Amino acid sequence: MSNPLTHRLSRRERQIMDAVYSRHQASAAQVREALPDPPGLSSIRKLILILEEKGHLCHIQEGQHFVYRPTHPRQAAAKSAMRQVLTTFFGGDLETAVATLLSESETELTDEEAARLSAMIESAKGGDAEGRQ
Amino acid sequence: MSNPLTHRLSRRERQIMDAVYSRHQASAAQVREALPDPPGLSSIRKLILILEEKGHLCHIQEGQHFVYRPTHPRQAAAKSAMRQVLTTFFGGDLETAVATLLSESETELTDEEAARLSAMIESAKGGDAEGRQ
DNA sequence: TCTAATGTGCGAATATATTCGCATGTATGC
DNA sequence: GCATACATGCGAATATATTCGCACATTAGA
Repeated sequence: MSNPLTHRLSRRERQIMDAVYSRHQASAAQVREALPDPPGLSSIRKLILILEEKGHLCHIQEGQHFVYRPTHPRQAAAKSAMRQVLTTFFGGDLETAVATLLSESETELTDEEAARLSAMIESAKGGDAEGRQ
Repeated sequence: MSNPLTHRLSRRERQIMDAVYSRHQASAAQVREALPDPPGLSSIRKLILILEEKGHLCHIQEGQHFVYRPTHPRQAAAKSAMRQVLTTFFGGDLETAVATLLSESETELTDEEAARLSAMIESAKGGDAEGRQ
């Protein structure tokens, strides 16, 4: 809805962007490995080229081959993606969203992480404790 | 990656599914209102029909028109979407993901919500991460 | 230098998605 | 009963995405 970057992408383009974001950066071959029902390398490169033209990816030469990176910073994209999920699937309900996130985790929290999260929750707490649900 | 349901959808199909999930259910006209650069109603219905054929949507008659609902329960889809974001953009890093989620919220937390979240974090620590939902 | 190996660029075929127009059905009011 | 308003269903045109094959550049080693 609100994320023009993601919402204009086609199926394959989105898969490629996900693969690159997931690895921070990736070569064409690495992208291919990450894709379901991967097409030939030519096809991957073509899509990558299109994504570069559209401004979603850029490349740097690394040794003999190119390595591709997202143009849009990972952190910003993460925020967008999170907001999108929060809106679409949780109707903005932060509590349920966090609960789901916690239940989805495969790793457990360390004491330090838990403490930092609790601090964050404290500061996210509004001033008025009344009149709102 | 891991979510075959979402990952096979085309751009418009995904937009429509998002719109329906966001509203829990929707008529063709409501879907249209929710779409960016909305095409005609005929087009919307065609896409919806395809999504029904693919098994992603079903409809019930409500008064004079159809209302469409996701076949896959919203809660399960929410989990999938969350897992997807966690993996792709946070590399499974739960703390950063939760922090981002908290920072994305437009509303502040009530004392009660904060208390419940803290409790969830406590139980996600070391033990199993059983939220509610 | 020559050859093989590896990588990118791009045109063009093919598949898929997207759009619309029109046929059809049903309820409502005259 | 009949016309109007509004809904769905579907065929077919169009646009877009996806794929591949082949040309070309560069590097490494014989």
